[in-house]
Amino acid sequence: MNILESSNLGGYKEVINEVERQRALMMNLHDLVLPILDSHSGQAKLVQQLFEEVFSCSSKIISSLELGDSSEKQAILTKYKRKGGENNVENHILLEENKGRGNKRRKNAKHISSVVTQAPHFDGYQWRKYGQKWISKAKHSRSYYRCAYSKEQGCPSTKTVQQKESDGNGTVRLFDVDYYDQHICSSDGIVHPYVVEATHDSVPISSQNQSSSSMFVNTDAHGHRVQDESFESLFMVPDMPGHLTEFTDVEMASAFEITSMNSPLIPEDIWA
DNA sequence: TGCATTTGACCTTT
DNA sequence: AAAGGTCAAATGCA
Repeated sequence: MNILESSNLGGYKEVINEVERQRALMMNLHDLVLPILDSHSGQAKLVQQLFEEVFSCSSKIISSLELGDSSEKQAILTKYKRKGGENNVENHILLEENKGRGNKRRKNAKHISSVVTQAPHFDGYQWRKYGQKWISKAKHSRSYYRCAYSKEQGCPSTKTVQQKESDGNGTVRLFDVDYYDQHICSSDGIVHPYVVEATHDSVPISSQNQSSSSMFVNTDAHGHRVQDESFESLFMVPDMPGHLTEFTDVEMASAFEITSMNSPLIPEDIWA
């Protein structure tokens, strides 16, 4: 049965979640594939263009579904209320949304998606860290982030990032990223693009809503192209406001660290 | 000096 | 009571 045609309350939500998960997986794939290619080759440009189109498509799908989702849910809520609904529909929705998830409490926060990634910070949004906790029995601490526009625009979106325990081969560091509550901040409020060009071996995506023409172009405040060997410059636009940067240099290095590129400057226990 | 991050304390939920 | 989430004072940095 077509999920969009069903009256199932979770229908739109599931589709949105899946599309968002798809986006996150595409980001991972992007980060893995691009470094392999010669950044100046036509092949790399073609791959880059394909990624841009995929992201553009998923953005449109999410936008459409979010509109449909909110209006649909509102209509169903109204319908239940008119019926007198002794059952609390909103609670029912919340219960449905929390079903099948092992998370402990999250005050009124709706779990959106979970992602396992090497690049927990390049998800297209700007975040501000507001806490860090050691979780019992976990090897690594969990960091808590909220949308950088939570204050300005009241965006409720938050996420948690926790490094996964090593699978034993030690080649790649993976992070569990959980997202809560949809962003309501407008893209106009986000300074784009916080995306940089791959100078040689990595091309991270960090902006979800950027226009295709601006993707992966790294320029300075005067529009000049910038190429810098330093790690920070590889992943941060030079004039990026400090309050919108998310990870420290060490965390960034850790997130992208691959065994063959290990730097002795990065302490092993930074996440421990 | 202002802003972001860190971190211990407090709050909420199970 | 324990565990996880959030707050807010302290700290660090530009």
